[in-house]
Amino acid sequence: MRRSTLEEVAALAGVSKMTASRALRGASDVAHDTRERVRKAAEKLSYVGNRLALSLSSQRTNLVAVVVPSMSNTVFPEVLSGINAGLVGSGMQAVFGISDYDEEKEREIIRDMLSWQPSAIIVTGLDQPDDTVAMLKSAGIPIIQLMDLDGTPVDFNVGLSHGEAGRDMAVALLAAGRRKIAYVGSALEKDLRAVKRMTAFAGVLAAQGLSFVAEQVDDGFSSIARGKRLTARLLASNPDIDCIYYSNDDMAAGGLFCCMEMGIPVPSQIVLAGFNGLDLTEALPAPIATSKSPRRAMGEAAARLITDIMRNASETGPKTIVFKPPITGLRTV
Amino acid sequence: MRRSTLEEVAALAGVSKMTASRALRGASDVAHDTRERVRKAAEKLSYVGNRLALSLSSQRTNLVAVVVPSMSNTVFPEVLSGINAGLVGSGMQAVFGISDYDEEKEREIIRDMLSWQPSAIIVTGLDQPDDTVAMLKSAGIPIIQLMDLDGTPVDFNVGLSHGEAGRDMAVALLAAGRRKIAYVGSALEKDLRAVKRMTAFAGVLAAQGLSFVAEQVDDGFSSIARGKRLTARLLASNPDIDCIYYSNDDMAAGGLFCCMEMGIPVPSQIVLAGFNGLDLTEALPAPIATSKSPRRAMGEAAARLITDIMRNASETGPKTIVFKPPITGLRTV
DNA sequence: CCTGATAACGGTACCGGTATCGGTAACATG
DNA sequence: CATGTTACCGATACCGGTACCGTTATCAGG
Repeated sequence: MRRSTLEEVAALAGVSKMTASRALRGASDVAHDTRERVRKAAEKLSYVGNRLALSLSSQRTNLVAVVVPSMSNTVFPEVLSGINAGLVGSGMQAVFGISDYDEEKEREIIRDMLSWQPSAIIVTGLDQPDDTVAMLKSAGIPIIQLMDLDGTPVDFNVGLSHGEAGRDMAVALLAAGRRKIAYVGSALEKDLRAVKRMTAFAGVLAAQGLSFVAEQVDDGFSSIARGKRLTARLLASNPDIDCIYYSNDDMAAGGLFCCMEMGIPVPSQIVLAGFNGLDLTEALPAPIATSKSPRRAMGEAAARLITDIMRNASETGPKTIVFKPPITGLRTV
Repeated sequence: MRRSTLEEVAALAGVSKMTASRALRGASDVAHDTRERVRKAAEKLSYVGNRLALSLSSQRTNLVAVVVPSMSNTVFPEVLSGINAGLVGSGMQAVFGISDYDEEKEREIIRDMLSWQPSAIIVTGLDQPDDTVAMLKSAGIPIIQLMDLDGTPVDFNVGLSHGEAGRDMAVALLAAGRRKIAYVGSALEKDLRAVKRMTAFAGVLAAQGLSFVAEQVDDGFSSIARGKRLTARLLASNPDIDCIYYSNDDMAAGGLFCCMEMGIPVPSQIVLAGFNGLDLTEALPAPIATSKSPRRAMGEAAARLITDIMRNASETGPKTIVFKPPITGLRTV
């Protein structure tokens, strides 16, 4: 059972390939009943157009390549659905690739994506190595670097400053009277944005003559279970801390569960702070502070930016779209 | 800055298009230094092959289309990364589409996916309407229906029986001595698999002369916050229940948080049961029962099934791969 | 010296569509 | 009646690769 082609549809309708093509695309210059005949023929053969041929011929794919580092965390799926949502009705289609937080892999995924001749590409962060950047540039399409603003963008840039987010959180926690602050994170060599938040946070502490009183870091990926485990380890050796800054909300939630089991009141005795503003944080039985990053909105913004660019490549809008995550879950004095 | 083509690479290397093609694909019948010249030329022009042309010409895309209903839940991203993982090294590439739990949308997404001439397609569940099934069949490629086994598969089928999962959980909860059982769910008209679990669960109750003592259902999508809210509503009018079966773990986790805030001991006074076996459930401060569905493994199995089929279309392996989710978080007597 | 095998490469015909340019028929217009 | 115009439709040339077959040069063997 072979796939039927336009040629076969045309033959069945008794017209030429060209006319069939026009009829199905709803172009003008086709008589009404001819169009109907073609439609019927297509229906009968359950014809599905071949986009390979279409795109090769018309020299545009309407494809948006998206490369994200992971899918196991909930944040990137949310970004992806934002992108998807922002693309509906534009005739564009997103295709995803996962780099597993690996530069090598990312380069290969990007190469692979580019071979599909996408009309635009979205990559995560702006810390790609030079050769990857070169490859991106040579594709001659709009490049959008998403999620992060701390660095020099190649082309377009949509995201938030993780440095600023870290600083803001540090300031807020200090303002809330916390001084004995510890850090809990994971996979720091992979998650560069978490590192940016942490170092910026530490910078604020240093300016006050403070520093993290303790750190617990391991090299697995962040998860609730790992946050719980690392927090337990931390508290075993440092029972007198009054605040923990986590690499993200998953870890912080695990931390909260640890505290609850140990009977430590949160946030009165220890304030927990994460990053992302996951929906989870709004339902937890005790508040954890977090920077609410607009993941869906960033995805949508990137998508919209692309559709705008496609509409009129001439008048260029802003090259950078800045988001600022508000801090929630922290009762400031 | 236009993309360079194979023709240009060939010209630069001083050979024909064909030879360049052979050289880059590592085929034999190319002299060693010719191959090197071509490689250098390709490098110099930072040549990236055009997969549209490749696939159109060679009549195979090595694309696996995947259609999932959602991305906001954590379960489908996990399935996707399973698929991705199972596909690495096979030369196949997964492309994703999101149907938003909407049959109409699903049909359009599938049509769209098929237009890319994928080598195989994975869809979620086996409750597609007839016209969608017809379209799938007419594509003439392997079709894999994933996640669910309760129904008649079109072609291949990988998943678990949600009916059985619901029944097993009911049996287990009854064995644990629970009798006043309530149900909390959401978006039931969308999530058919949750319905299958619930009705099967109710069937077991009915066989014992029991039924749900109360139900709380609304039509938003499941989330922790919604689970918390619905549980609060449920307990307000039914304070004497001893068990709640949820449509999934997100809802159940929300329920747990509700109970904790109300000071209700879990699981001694009320046992909470969900579905999925999210990582979250292993870190919560009180246990919730759940059927641990192997999401990643199912994705990987589907991917592996496809690569197997591609390798030798002749000898057909099993058409169905069955997973059985174990129940965790429940101390049976 | 002729033959045949082998290695290396090129030419041509596709793959399934769309762009572009023409062509034809029917009808209005001067 | 000649001449535009308009509405439809078809032929042809691509798009950028690969499949397939053919060609050429080189060299060993009889």
